[in-house]
Amino acid sequence: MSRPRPTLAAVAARAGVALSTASLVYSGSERVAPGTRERVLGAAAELGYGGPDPVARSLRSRRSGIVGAVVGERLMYAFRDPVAVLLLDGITEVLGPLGVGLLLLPGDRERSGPSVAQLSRVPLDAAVYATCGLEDDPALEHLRRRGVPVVAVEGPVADDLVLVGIEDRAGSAALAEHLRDLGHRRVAVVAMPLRLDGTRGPVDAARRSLVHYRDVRERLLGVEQVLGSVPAVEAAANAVEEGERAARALLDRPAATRPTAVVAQSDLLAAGVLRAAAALGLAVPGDLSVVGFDGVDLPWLAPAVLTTAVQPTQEKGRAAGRAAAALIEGRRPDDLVLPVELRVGTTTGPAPAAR
Amino acid sequence: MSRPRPTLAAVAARAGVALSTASLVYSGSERVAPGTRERVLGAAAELGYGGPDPVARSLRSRRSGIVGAVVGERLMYAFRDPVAVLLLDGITEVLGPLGVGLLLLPGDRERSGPSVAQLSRVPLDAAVYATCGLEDDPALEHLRRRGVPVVAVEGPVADDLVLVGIEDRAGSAALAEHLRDLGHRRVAVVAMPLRLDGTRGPVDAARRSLVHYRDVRERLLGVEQVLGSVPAVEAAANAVEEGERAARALLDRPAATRPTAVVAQSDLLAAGVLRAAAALGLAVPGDLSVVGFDGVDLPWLAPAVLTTAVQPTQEKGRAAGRAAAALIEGRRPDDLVLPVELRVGTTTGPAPAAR
DNA sequence: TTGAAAGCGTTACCAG
DNA sequence: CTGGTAACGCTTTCAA
Repeated sequence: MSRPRPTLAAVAARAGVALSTASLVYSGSERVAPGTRERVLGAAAELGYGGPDPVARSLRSRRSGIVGAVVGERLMYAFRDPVAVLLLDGITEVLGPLGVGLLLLPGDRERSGPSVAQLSRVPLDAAVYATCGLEDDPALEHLRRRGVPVVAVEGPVADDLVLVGIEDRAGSAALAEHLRDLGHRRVAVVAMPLRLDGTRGPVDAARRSLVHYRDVRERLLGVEQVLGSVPAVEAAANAVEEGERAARALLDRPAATRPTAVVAQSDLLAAGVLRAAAALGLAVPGDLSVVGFDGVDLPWLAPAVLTTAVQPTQEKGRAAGRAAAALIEGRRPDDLVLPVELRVGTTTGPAPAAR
Repeated sequence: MSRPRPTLAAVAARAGVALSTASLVYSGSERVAPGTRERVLGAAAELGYGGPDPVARSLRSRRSGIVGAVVGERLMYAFRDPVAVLLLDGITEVLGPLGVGLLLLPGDRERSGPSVAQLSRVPLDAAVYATCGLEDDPALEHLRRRGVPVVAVEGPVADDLVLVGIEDRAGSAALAEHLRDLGHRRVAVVAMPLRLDGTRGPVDAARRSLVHYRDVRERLLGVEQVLGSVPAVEAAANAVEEGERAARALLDRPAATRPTAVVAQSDLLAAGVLRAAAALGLAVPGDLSVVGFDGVDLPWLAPAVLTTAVQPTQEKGRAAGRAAAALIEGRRPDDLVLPVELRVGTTTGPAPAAR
């Protein structure tokens, strides 16, 4: 429908300068006479030239200006989690001004990550595992072979991966201590998915050995470090409904055996626990204390203020962005673990028996 | 830190075949002897070759396999809107299996869209204006010059744009009729931002002439078509808090002058209106009826069910994805307007005076 | 079925 | 400051 776009060569010809000179104009070089520059730009305008072709530029400069974000789930699930959104926001905040774009690499129902076929067609300077476990991921193997450096948010420690994480264990331990100090002895955990296979229900040792995510594992360990072994129920997704479902399984029993406190591994799950409590007629924190993790803004919980461990999610994203930028420049940044902070809200109180 | 990646030429040399033959192997051609294929693949494995370089491939094939998603705001704001997320989900659902990736092109605080500098470095086969007005957008001009075809979701009708939209006007009219039939005469509108400049407050004629978004304009017209001119308050963002804020301005007055119904232009804003009503002690629908638009899933509104116009958001995304795919192949798909459906919930009832 | 050669549009280098 | 020329890594005719 349209004839071929003009090339830089055409512009140079029209301006009566060499191709290399015209290129200099677009690379913003100082060493080109103002008159020449104007002539080139004028010719470009006349021809409707839109600037150098990014693909050709990438081929020469060995840099595509694109970082992949491996998301693991379909967007409609992954982005329901404010943590994921804030994380990507932080990444783009850093990468955008550097002229680096973020390419979404979502999984689908079957796969917790992008297909290799999809990955292999895309020019990546680096990849960030944003909301996706990466143990035995075929996509990771492919990236390695391609020589694409990888930033793993909440990922495992590995030689060829840059880790950006938070103090999951310490944060969870602080929450557990808070509950212990309030006199809670029957505490249960509502866990985020250990891996993306749709499993929900009580977590036994076998299931636990399959855990794919650093944050899930560490948050569990943090609680156990303080309270010893506690029963845990896994949610099939990090979502309010799933938290509610898991909490019902935990709470729908006589007061004598019911937990007096629930540690949800995320604020989203905690919101579900609060809904379950309300549905079962349990007062919070009178009958039940609830804590979350993340410190995300859930305005519709008001007037309740969730007791939680606040993580610097956006800063984590920025750090991941900076790490990716460093890798692109050939540097190898250090692993980074950011602190979390205990925030005591209105959803925790003394254990019922202790009142 | 690492020696240069092996190229296809190196693989071919090692396998003792010509470069072009090796290329054939990777393009999945049938016309290569099984033995030869194995030899090439073997050599590739030995060399740790990860497949053809996508950039070089793109240069030859004149196709990058990347579609840009123009988002307009920072992700943390844009993705708070479930409509935006579902839209992108629908797009990736179609594009992913086609081997086409989605690149995020968010704006920042200052700009309602990506900078031209950013845009010009990225290889795009097409762009989708997902959640972003595009009247007098410099980025759009740049895309035109580059010859990048554009799909405009809820965008204006234009010759060089493919429009994918919904029946905004008819949907709003249906909602207005519903309210009119319930006896409401004092109706007010809480509008989504007319453009992204942080403005909030009453909408006058001057402000209204600045409207950037097709859906905002059409939804306003739909209401007026049924009820005539109605007062409208603009929210600074499509978010719950903003809806609440706008509603307070509208509702915090004596019952005699207070609207008996509020038409929010989105479910998110409607949720805010419901919160404001609760805060002001107004019963819904006893004292006030509230309608939204979109039909998004806001589980925390339960047990209330919002009266709203349900749009096929994900299908709209899929349609946008299909349109982009068609444009990449050089076809020019028709504009598409999808239907919306009135859903009567529990937030609307007879006007107080009419009871 | 395989091989040779011609680009794709640009940048980087080296002369002048 | 400007001009020539050689890559960048691959796909795609066209012959053999």
